[in-house]
Amino acid sequence: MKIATYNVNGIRARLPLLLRWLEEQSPDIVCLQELKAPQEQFPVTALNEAGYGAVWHGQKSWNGVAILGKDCDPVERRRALAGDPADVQSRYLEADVRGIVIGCLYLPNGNPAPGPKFDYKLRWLQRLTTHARDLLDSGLPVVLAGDFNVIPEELDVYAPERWVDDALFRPEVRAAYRNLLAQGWTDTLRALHPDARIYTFWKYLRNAFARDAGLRIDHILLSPAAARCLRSAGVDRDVRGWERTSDHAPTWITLK
DNA sequence: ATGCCGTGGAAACCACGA
Repeated sequence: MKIATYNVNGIRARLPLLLRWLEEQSPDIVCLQELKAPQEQFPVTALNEAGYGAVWHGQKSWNGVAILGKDCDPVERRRALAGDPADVQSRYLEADVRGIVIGCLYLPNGNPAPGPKFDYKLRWLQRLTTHARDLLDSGLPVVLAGDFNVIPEELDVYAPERWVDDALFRPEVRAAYRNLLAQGWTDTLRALHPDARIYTFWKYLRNAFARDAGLRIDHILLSPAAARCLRSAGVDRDVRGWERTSDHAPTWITLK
């Protein structure tokens, strides 16, 4: 069972590349972020023809998350986090897929920090942590996957000193991420590769990918019931080098 | 490290990303 997360940075612009990647890697479950498309413009027909069922939560211009299942239809459980009825940004989607609870998330960027966007990010992290506690208490196998917009440690960024004031690396954000993990979640890539520099994002600017000036901000977390089945984890780094690519690369795990 | 690239939407530029 291969489970992946991929911030596509615009699913309409990225569709040919997404279909190529699905064909090559054949992941069983995929979490997508940054659809940047309204609900009715999600390319469900093309994905169905590629063999994937889908649930999605679109939004005009920004955000947007989706969950794909190979040869199956994910069953939606929730499409927002509790705790702020006024929050209209489509950043969380949860579904049952092949006996696993899949939480697909696109955490707010939070820049500039400090400021209202940073405050929204911290509140969103708190709402996620509250919901994650409920998921753990269910005892079900759960995957929390997506673009967390959190650089957990210095090892996860090419030049830590340049990011100390950035909303992705600020102490409050890293502490909130550690606090989430402390509930009992496994950061899969780091668990299996404790000392490796493995990035999931490279800016489009200044030839960042060629210089390997990257960040690790896309994460796949497992509840204890799911972590027992963890076998491997990696990043499809080559996809970042394709023509008309996203600034993120697909990140994945395999479960037995 | 300053938005240099990329996407979307509105309007021939701007918001936003990380």
